[in-house]
Amino acid sequence: MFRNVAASADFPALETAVLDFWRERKIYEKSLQRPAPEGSFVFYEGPPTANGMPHPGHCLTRAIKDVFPRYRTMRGYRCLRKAGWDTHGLPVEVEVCKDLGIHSKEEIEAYGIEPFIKKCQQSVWRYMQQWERLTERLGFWVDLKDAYVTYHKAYVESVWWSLKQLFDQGLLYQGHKIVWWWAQGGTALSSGEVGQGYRQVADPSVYVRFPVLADAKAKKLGLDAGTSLLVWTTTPWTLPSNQFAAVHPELEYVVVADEHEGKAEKLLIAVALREVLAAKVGRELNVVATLKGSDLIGLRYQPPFDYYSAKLGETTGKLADGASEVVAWRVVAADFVTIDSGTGIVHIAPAFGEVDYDVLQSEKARFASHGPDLICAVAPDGKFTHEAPDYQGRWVKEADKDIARAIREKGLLWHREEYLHDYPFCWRAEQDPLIQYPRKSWFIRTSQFKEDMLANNAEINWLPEHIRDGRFGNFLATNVDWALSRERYWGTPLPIWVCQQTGKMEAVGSYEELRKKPGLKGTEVWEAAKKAEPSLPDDLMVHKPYIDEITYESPFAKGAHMRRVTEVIDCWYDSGAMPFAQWGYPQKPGSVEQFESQFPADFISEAIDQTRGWFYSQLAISTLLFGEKGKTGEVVPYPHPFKNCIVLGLMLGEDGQKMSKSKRNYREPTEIFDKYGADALRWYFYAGSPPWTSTRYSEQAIKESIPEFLLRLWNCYSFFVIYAGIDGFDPGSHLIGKLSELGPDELAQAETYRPVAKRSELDRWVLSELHRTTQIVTERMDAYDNFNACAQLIAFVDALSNWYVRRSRDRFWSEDKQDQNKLDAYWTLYECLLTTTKLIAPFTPFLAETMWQNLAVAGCGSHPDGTPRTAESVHLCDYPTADPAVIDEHLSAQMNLMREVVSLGRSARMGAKLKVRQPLAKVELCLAQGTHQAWLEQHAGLIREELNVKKVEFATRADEYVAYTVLPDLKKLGPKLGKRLNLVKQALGKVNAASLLQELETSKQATIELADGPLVLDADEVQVRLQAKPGWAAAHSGAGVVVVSTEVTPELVAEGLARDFVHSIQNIRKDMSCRYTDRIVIGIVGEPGEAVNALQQFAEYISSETLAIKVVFEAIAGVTPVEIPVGGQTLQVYVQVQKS
RNA sequence: GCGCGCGUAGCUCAGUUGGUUAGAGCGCAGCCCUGAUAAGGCUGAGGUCCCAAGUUCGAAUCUUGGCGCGCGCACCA
Repeated sequence: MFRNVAASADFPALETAVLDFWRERKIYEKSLQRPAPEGSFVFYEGPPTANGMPHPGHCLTRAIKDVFPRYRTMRGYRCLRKAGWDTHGLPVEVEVCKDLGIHSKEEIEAYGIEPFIKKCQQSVWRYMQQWERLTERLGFWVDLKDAYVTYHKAYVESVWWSLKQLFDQGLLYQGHKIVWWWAQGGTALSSGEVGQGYRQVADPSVYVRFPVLADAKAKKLGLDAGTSLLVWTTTPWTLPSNQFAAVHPELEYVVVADEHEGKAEKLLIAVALREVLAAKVGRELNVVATLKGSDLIGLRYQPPFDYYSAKLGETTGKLADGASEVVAWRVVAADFVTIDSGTGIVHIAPAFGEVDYDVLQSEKARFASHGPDLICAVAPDGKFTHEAPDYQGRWVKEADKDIARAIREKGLLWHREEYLHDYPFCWRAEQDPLIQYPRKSWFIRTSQFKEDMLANNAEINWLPEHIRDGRFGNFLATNVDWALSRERYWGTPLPIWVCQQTGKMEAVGSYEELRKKPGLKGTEVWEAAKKAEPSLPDDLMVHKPYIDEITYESPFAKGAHMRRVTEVIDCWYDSGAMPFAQWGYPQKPGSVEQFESQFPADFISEAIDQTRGWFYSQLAISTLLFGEKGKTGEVVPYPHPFKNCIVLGLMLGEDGQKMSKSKRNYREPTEIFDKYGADALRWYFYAGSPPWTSTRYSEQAIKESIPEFLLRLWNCYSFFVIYAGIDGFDPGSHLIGKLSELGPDELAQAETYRPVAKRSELDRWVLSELHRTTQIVTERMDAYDNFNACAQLIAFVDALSNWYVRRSRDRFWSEDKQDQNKLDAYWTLYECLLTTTKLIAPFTPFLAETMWQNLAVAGCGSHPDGTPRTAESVHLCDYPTADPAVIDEHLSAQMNLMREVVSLGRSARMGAKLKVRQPLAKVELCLAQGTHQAWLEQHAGLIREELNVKKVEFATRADEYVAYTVLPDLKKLGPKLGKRLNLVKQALGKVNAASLLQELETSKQATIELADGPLVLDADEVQVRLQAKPGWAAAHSGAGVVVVSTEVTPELVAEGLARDFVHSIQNIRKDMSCRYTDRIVIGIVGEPGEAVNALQQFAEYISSETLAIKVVFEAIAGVTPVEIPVGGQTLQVYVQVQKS
């Protein structure tokens, strides 16, 4: 027997009970052990970092990650769900620094790397509990106990293995990179961190003369000795390190004459900026000569400081074509030069700008030998070196003023002003400006694999599709080599050891490999630490500082030692290596098999911010490492490492702004769970909008997902259980055979279960809808389209609740408990609920489980040993499959038409202000299409009931109140007629529609006269629109016109009064808190007249509607009467409850 | 500056071979039901589909150009 169902569902309470049930019965574990005839469905968990609190955006990600594995599992796939945690990186170090109250690398080193690393390792798990609790509470099934962790030894070694592959193939190299550098902290900052620290500041901005050298080139251009290039900079401190001046080859430049203080000089600037510059100094700058940017290339100049040029000014190198060229201080071409600001000539200090550095690189490339070297007068601490002796030891930003003064003294300062611009500061030490600075860095040669990555990307099924050629494709197309190394502490150590003598290097692929090296030293540092503190996690042995201590004999030079480079790697590499590193591939026993069976992933999902993050790191690593050929040579066809990827939109806070803790513009997930439940939140995510649209998080919308879907389904379920209890409908006692998932085949064992074809039309209809829903939901879910799957489920539950259950109520209420018609209704509704429970299981797993536990487990009882006769959890069931034989599109269309006609009828009544309680004589239907008229005629009873009318009539020729319009079927005629379509529209507007219709009906064709000749129209090339003529109580839609008769006879009025009275009695019953089985006696006292007559006439009707044993027309002793207005009269009404 | 996305009812959002009257939920107004009942249902009002031009017989939908918002990248010499 079913358990009683609480009238009002407390979803959060039900959910916690389900969680206990899942935990105790190990339902998730069992779901993984189900037979998997369809094979594996591979899912990769993009590792979140447990170093921050989870917020609603993470709930969306985790909800989407959950629904597809659950769905596929029910569809017969085995889907392992290994959790993972991203644990390395600067954010962790920052957290620890905050706790320690320190900032810089110096301070970290003073504190000690060893204790610092230990603190990092502990800090990683700061919010782990909240993450695990959230994950479980949301119902995200994932193997938390078997999670991969990026700092674990096996993981690190797997990353090492992959880096060794790259190194051995020459894909890992050392180079320079211009980074945003926090000089005081001695650290490069990631772009995200830099982005956080922009502030508007005023910097000194100087216009500096670079005097042109009067050589042959200058002469050829007609430039006098007194001519200068005019350059502009907002960072005067970079001038001592100047190496080139850049012009745009396509721009036009001019030599202008500038006369002031009695002197005349000539300046070279871009023509477009002449007036702007003239305005700055308030002088005329007259054009003396015009030159093209490309003409200027090679022109030499005197840099403002001679720290380098004094020695190297005349140094030349050999070009690839055999000619020779001075290494620096000449004009070069660069496309990035603009005329937005400045002078059109750009001062190039390759050490302090990325584009500047690129200029140097391309200059270097021109030389066969002895090209320009990088000039850099600044040390990593941001202070000038001895190479700029005037400023040695001074912080660059502070030296700006003195440098400007020096330039003025040298007579090179043309103009000086303050320049307001955004400049990045360190986000942790706000007073520290960042500088661009060259650092040695390790790179992965990804750009060499651009085409491969694009080819791989082309095969990925991105949802939404535009990611492939849009954001992600564009990103790949502009690929630059991956700057892998970080000069930090808490990260995967770069496994490269350098010969201290020769500088030659080799990569090490595992700790074991390292241990086998000859002359190994330094392992004792770890061993001692472990001995001193036995609880130290072994994972730390592969981390700084222990790993740095390990040296071995160099294979490159006798007696020399190999020592590790100091860097750790970008933690994005860690997560991108996850497809193989999660298994500890290839060192860990069993990992080879695991990796091979779980590669590539069928499905991953993260938010769009992972485009350049995890999506890229995975694709890049996989493409470089495995290409299209596997390691063993067999082909790993693209795409890999993932085939389908749902890219989630960003979730915004309630105010439409980015979610932020400080703004408090969102409700904490835990609050949502406690108030509305996880299913409500999940449903809101799945059904609210397609996952890739960025949406506002809305508590209101989460709340609304309850009545819209969850509660509506709950009401159907509760209705069923209530009446099954009353009628003793007990499937368990009818189903004597073997049971498991209670599909139609199992239900059919019951004697009272009739084949669908034998049941009533309403039953057949709802089962048809059920199977159609099943079909659409599986089709949509196979295509990773949860949104439209949910839309279909909403539509079905609406139909079930508002049409099937409502239209079937009298069958459930009928007295005869063994009435086959009634039993059909029970079996039908039972099947609908069981199937729906399975259909919703991946989406709202808690509600599904609650319903299953009652409908199936409790409903069918247990074996003698106490185990349930049915599957013990809905999540151990197969997903329903649609039976095409049950789907009846025709019936579906008919029922839709019926519902529409009824809706029109109600609309018509409303227009005439005739409430539904007042019976009316008749409605007339005039349908636009005759297809289903016969069927509707058969179901006139239902229409009568719904609309409370006595008679339904079908009018075929109703010119009296229907206006006909014949419209062309644009879809059919458009392509055929083109421009003539307008003529058809005109002609049809003028023609007599009724007679045209007549003609079409009889001969299936009609000829109309167009302005340019006759046209023959087929009957199916036009559509008829019906419109109610004014003056009638009518409503119309595409289906046709419904007219209600407004004439109310005395009998109809009397019946209406009786119904009004019933309505009042029902309210009294409710006020008296009657149970719905309570019987009553009604006493009516009133002046004789219309009202009393009506009630006497309909006494029997009143009794049956109000569960009255009898209706008497006298007072009932001991009962306080209630006054009820009926018609124009007030009656004294006595209601007495007969306790049963 | 470049790229990507978005712009539809008061609010949150749907809307694909371009097709006749653009939808849903909430909110609002009116009503119904009272044997699912601290629920449920019906009906209605509410729209320059951001603007402009173009393609087309026909544009919310396709193209181009604006405007606004979001995100990413670059730049800020």
